[in-house]
Amino acid sequence: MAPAGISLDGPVEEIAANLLGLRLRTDFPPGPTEVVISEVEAYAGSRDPASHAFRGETSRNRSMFGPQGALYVYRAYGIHWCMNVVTGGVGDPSAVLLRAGLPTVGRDVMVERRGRGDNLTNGPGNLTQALGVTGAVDGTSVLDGPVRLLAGERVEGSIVAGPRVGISKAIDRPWRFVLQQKAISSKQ
DNA sequence: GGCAAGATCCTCT
DNA sequence: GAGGATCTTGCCA
Repeated sequence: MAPAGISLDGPVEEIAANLLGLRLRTDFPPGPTEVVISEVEAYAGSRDPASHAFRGETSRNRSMFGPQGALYVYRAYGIHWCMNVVTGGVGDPSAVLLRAGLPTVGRDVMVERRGRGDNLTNGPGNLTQALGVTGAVDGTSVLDGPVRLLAGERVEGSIVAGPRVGISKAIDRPWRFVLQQKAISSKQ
């Protein structure tokens, strides 16, 4: 099961808030990268009209119906990759969209991947690009895969909930969670 | 087979 | 602040 400090059990919105402050590590060439998760959104699968899984399983969202801890990576607007952590387990396609992070390891690698030094991990598409995440890792586990959540010390901060962005359905649910830190500025 | 939608980002004005 | 870029998938005729 999940390592100590990483909980994927319970309501997806609760899990989403619990993911804030955890570290996410990738190890793709040209080097490892790591961020502290600072912004997420919860999607409650078949109970959430805004979720890709609301209308049932398709070839695109199949990973969402996979085991708990699986990565669901999809292409948005034909340009960007966005990644989710599946929380519900088989048959319950709840997932948490990782929207932003704070670079802690491999910042130079992120700059190289992004081709710029600002807005490195500010937004779902930017985050995946900086970490080297693509559809190639769709379906792999964040507990034991090339993209993984690290147990250990959690970065503390106050959690602010608000409405999700970029969606047209169920926009009233305050399932977007942002980690507000005093030590690290929101500006990179 | 064709059309429309989509959990975004960047550049230009 | 606003609009364009870009492409995969699902739905419908």
